[in-house]
Amino acid sequence: MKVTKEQAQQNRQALLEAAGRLFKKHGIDGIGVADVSREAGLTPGALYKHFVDKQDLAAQAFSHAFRLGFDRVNAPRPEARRSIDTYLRVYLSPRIRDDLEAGCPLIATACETGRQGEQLSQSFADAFVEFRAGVESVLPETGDAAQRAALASLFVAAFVGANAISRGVVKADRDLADEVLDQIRSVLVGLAPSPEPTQKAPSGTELA
Amino acid sequence: MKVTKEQAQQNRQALLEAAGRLFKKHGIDGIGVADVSREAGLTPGALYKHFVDKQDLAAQAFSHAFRLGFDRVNAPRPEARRSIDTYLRVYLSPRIRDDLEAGCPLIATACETGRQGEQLSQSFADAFVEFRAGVESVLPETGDAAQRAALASLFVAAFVGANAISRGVVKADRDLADEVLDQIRSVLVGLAPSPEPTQKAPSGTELA
DNA sequence: TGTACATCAGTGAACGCGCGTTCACTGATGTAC
DNA sequence: TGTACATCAGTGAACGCGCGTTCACTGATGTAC
Repeated sequence: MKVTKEQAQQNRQALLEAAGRLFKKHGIDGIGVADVSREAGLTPGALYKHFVDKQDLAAQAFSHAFRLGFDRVNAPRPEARRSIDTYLRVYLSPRIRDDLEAGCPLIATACETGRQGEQLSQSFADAFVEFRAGVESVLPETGDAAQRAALASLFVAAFVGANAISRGVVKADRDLADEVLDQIRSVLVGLAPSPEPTQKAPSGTELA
Repeated sequence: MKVTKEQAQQNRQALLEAAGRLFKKHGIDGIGVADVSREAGLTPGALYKHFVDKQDLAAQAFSHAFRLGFDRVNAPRPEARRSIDTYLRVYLSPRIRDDLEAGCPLIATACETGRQGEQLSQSFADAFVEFRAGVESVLPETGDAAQRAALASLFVAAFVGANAISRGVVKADRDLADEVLDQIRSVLVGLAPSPEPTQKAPSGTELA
């Protein structure tokens, strides 16, 4: 049956959010459109009234989830800018490793993007550039601009790689999985010492 | 028809090598057992006389490919030890990013290991520990042992993350993909300066 | 405001396809005598 | 050494299953008059 325009928009949002959560958790190839539409309270047929195919859904869900998380951190209170320590605490923790659903789609989806289509690659590239700029903006202002940008790229790659490795070994050796995260965090802390190391960073700050 | 014991062993090796190549190239979930057995010149039924299931094949093929590559680099000529620059040149290059089939299964498979079973996780963990030790052994001997081990973990994570990101964005923006590799290489070079920077590293040295 | 009807979001069964795995069968191998 | 036969690596068709996608149909919505 037909449905209110407003209801249709809500359904579309529900599909985007269900897809964002499930794709982060199980991977794009790890979950079916039937599961996504069921999670959103709809049937597969409805999904294809909103998105041309699964790739389209994945790309739009990725952008949607990234924007939500990124804006939640950056836009509302630019005065309480998160520090690099917050990034390290959030993205190199067993919690994110064990529950990628809760985290940034960039970290969760990075590894499988290369096997998807160009549409998702574009969404991913846009998000990467924005995320890297966010990291760069909280790095100490030492060295020239090119060096800071390069360091930011390393940080993002370290987040992605550390989570991939930690997730890869955790089923066989949980201690090793935790150790890797700790090691990488400790090295990165040394690369970007807080400008005012005596000032206490606000704890509990959540990131995208 | 039955076949010589020796022939059966050769067929088993052919299956392991075909699986190693195809799993690195397309991912474990991206290629079927029919393709693997065809690449080895056999039929799917034969594959199941050698391996209990696809997971078993994946884990054994991973270990096989890693051992071959690792020993080819380390065992034969310990006097011509590869330098950290060689690692950086090999694992942070467009060539490896575009042709993961040619590279180390650790880099190629890291990202999807978390979604596979415990058997592959164990193979992956063993390989990671060994690979990390290989990196650590060519790092300059500054700082204490724990710091060197941590730095080695960061290097491996950077290899994995840089390739994942570069592969993720390359379909949309090849320049960005190359830039990320260059940036990360430049930062890592700074973290591990060669002990004798004037000595020319032997070019063309291949790694696992 | 009331009525007739075109629109279209959503349904859910069905489609074709490729997957991992199984199994009855084949026939050369390699062993027992 | 020669012969009879049990073994078993390999074949290839078949199985059940879940996938992404399609489509004829439904019926409330929202518009035209």
